[in-house]
Amino acid sequence: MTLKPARRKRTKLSDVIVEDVKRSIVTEQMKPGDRLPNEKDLIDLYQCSKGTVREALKALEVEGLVCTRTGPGGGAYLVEASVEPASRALRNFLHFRHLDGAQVYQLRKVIEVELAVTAMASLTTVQLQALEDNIAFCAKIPTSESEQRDQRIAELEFHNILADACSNPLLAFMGRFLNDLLRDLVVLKKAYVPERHQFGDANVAYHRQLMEAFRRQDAGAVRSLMAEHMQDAESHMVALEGEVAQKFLLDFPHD
Amino acid sequence: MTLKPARRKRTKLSDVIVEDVKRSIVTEQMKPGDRLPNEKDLIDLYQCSKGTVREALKALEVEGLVCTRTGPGGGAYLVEASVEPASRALRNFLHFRHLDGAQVYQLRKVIEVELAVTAMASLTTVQLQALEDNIAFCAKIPTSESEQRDQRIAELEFHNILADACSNPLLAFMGRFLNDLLRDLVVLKKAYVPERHQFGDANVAYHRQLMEAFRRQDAGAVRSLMAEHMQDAESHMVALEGEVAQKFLLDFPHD
DNA sequence: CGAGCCAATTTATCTGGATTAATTGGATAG
DNA sequence: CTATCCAATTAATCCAGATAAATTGGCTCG
Repeated sequence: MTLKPARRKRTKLSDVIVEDVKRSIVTEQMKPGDRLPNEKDLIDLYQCSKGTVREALKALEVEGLVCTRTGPGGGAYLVEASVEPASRALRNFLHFRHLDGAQVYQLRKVIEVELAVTAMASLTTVQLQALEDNIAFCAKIPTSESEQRDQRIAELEFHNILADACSNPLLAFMGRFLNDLLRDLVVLKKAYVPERHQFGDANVAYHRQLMEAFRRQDAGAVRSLMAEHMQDAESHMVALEGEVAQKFLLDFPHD
Repeated sequence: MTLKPARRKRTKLSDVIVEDVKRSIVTEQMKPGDRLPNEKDLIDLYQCSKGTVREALKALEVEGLVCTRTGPGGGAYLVEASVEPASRALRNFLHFRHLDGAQVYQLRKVIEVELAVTAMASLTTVQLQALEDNIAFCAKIPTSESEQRDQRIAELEFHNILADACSNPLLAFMGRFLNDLLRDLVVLKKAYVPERHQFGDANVAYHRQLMEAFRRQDAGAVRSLMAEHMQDAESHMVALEGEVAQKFLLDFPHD
């Protein structure tokens, strides 16, 4: 048998552009907010065609490194480092399409505890205020069913604020990812039953207690409160899923 | 100020193709291993140009849903669901470029424990054998320094096998992701010091004890063994990073 | 001066074809 | 019969330009 001729993979021109931009980011030659050269200039720079530059910018956009706008003064700008695009990309991952609440909570129960304790150490007054505001919004007497629903979803935002405050980017990413995943489960899979809105009161109560523990810098209290909060939330989630499943069975009894 | 005219985003043709393929996956009209129509047929089907089909297939490839091969009989094939592409994409995420061992282990310490306990419940004899083989390879007396290094890296494979055995895809993904991340730290950042290879012996010892606990289906033992194993591994990792940093300081004293 | 229209700028998407590369099966030479 | 080469198939990459859409700033008209 003849040896395979060591496939020399042609390096894509668009990848060269992507790598150059990334290098300029890690070497801090460019900072968030800086504008990249526009299409025409990049074409001149790399001596390539429009499509090639476009492919490079598209790749950078998908990775959440730049955002582009049309119009005069538009173009591609470096965006702040953020964990959001990674979370978005992962949530679209088809392999996760059959996850249920129990599976998400198996992770969330351990992640959120770590997260809360870590975030506590570096919470700024701005972040503490954001947490207070979130609680105020969620605790308000709702004036409509849609607001009620918004409040339920906003409860997750409390945990997102903590994630953003966390000094460990990996933990921050995991926290946000799980929150977003849960939000998808609630919103898209209709795991929301207005009659069970009172569950929200329990969540808000936990959030209030956590706030106090944060202000006291009481890691032990944060740990046990969050653990209890998650345990509670899991029970509600699983119960809701059961009701929703039941409802579907009633809706479509003849499969 | 005039209201913005509710930007109607033109639907991309390539996205339509991508969505169609994804739909055919979730509705199980196509299964892993099935071959997609080739470029020309897709062009005829969607009445579009080469570039458009190409963009769609590229997107599907990046998401790890299809793989393509050239040549007769080649083309785009649906691949088995796997968490690998997601892990690969995430590892390239620039936001994680400054992670250190301690940050990875903060998560790993809790994830691996959950993972091991969950995987234990569904370990097949094939997987148990794979674990045994892995231990045998790692415990062998190395005949060269490169083999020594390979053994050190193979120790992570023990944990990857557990991840693949785990019934919770989210947990499986996290486990593999952290293992791969750690492997990057060891391989790319050269956090490997041959003189410290004896750390591997401790790892193998833990793996052996875990095997016994798996066979006994002793969840309590698995939990405490894995917790101890991770705690130990973290100490070694942090120590190694210190030595490597020291080495770099000596190599490049005049910055 | 102000509201609204228009033109310039710039990206977004698609096109259709050119060239290159990888793979495979069959043809051919020894 | 075997090893080697060649031709057909198919994707990979790139190109150059056409058309559409979004944004902004200036211009016009009342």
